[in-house]
Amino acid sequence: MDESQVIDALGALAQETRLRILRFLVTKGSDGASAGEIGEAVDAASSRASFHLSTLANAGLVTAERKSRHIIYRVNFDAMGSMIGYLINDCCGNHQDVIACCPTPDKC
Amino acid sequence: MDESQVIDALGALAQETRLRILRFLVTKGSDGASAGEIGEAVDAASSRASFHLSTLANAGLVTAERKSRHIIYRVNFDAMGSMIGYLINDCCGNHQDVIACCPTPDKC
DNA sequence: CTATTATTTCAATAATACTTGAAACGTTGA
DNA sequence: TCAACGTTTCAAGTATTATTGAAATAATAG
Repeated sequence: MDESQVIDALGALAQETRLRILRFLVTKGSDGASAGEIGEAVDAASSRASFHLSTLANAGLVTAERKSRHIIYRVNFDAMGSMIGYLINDCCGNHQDVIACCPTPDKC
Repeated sequence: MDESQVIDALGALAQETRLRILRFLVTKGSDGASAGEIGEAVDAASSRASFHLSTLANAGLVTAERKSRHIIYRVNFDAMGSMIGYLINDCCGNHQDVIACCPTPDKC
């Protein structure tokens, strides 16, 4: 993941509705959720949800798959991991205070 | 670190000049660097560098300390760690594909 | 084929953010 | 105190992004 991809991904997450969408999709795991369900969950009109979902999809953070009338969105955990990995490795040079937060939910 | 703080931090990093500034400051470690040195390093006019530095400082990602005529900026590694920890823990629920990227520079 | 449901696209408006250069501020040395 | 230096603040113009509701597309059931 290069610099401009990371900027796209960070920008995609730096917005209340989209961060909520991502968190909601995380709870759905591999089942994913449709745009309508997502919009309801984050209290957004369908056109707004669609707009933000396409921003997230363009940044590679979610995937979209049509299932009959619905389009199922899922978190792309790989992309999230790549983005976070860039922050930890390339950006912060694996600084101790940064990696200390990794798999320890209590501190972070 | 709560949701709105994370959004501020993500938004602060989602910009080319500011991401470069942060990466430059990481290489400087605890020595830090002055606004002028930073502006030169990232090829930005001093007023632009100052503007972006205050955005980063407001988000808590850098600290500022006056040393005679200069103001020395440093990365706040703790804040970076908190932000990344939020992404890994609260946001991604410690999903395996995400934490896989943690301290392994080769993958991320 | 038509009606229905789910979703996206579009245009207009509003809000936010970036850049630039000039002016103002704070600190230090003479 | 004055002049010089480093830094920040400000205002104006430009660009990007968010929101809304309406219209358009896509898929399916009857």
